[in-house]
Amino acid sequence: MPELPEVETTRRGIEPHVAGHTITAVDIRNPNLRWPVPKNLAKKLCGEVIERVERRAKYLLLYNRKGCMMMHLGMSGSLRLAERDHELRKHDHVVIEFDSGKQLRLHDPRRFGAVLWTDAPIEEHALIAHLGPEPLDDEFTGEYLFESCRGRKSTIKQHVMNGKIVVGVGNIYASESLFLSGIHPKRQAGRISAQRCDELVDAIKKILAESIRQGGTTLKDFLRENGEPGYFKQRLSVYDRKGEACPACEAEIRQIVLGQRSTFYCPHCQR
DNA sequence: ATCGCCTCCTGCGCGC
DNA sequence: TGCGCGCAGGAGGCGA
Repeated sequence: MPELPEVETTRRGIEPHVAGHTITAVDIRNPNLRWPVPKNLAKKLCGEVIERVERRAKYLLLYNRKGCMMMHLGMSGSLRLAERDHELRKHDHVVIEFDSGKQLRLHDPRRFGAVLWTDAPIEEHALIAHLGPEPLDDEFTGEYLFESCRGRKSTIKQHVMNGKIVVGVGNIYASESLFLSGIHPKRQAGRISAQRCDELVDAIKKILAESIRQGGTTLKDFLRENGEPGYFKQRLSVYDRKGEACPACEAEIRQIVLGQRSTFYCPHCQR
């Protein structure tokens, strides 16, 4: 159930094993992901070198000279590197084999993930074209967030989770960033001051960067490409901590639902 | 344009 | 122990 830090951790993990290597085989074991895995994927990939592995939002982008394979991990997806003769697991839906003998395996029990192919410039792809800025890029500023909030009726939490505003801030890090910046998750986006937008943007950048440093958050089943968990879970202040004491003031952390998503906050620290 | 709700799917933990 | 229920890290698509 990866958010940006988990996807970036995966990107960094697979890149050295994938970039510069030639794909020798593609096995689509189950094409029924969020969208059907394209039937011609093997034709586009086999015999070609993956030149680089990039990330835009939560999409992993594997480029060869003909175009780009886009992968999304959805809620339950993960990529694992394994030796060719290593036994496949249930829910290993797409297996990509390299000349090194290593396989890149997309494991995704809920199948909300995706594997797609595009020949066109990636920024023109329908799933990418209308996305907001990367949260860790310099163009994501407090001023930008403040402007994006003008006139918005939705809650600030749903606003920062909206990919058209800013990408990569998922359910865990939205709660955590709002805690760190002292903003109540239910506050209307349009009613937040410019200064507090600055603080929220700082918090988002800080939390995401620190989580990437820790290899992401393993809540229950996210594992990185080498099978290791991420270590940011122990750094979470409020997420999944209903009833526990706030690390800042000892008040009891509350859980509410916003936009069908669980939301955690401290009723004393967040206004 | 914006917002809120539904949906896709499997697995797990909980209460009875 | 078994069963039914609710919930889970995403996000496109729909109708209002």
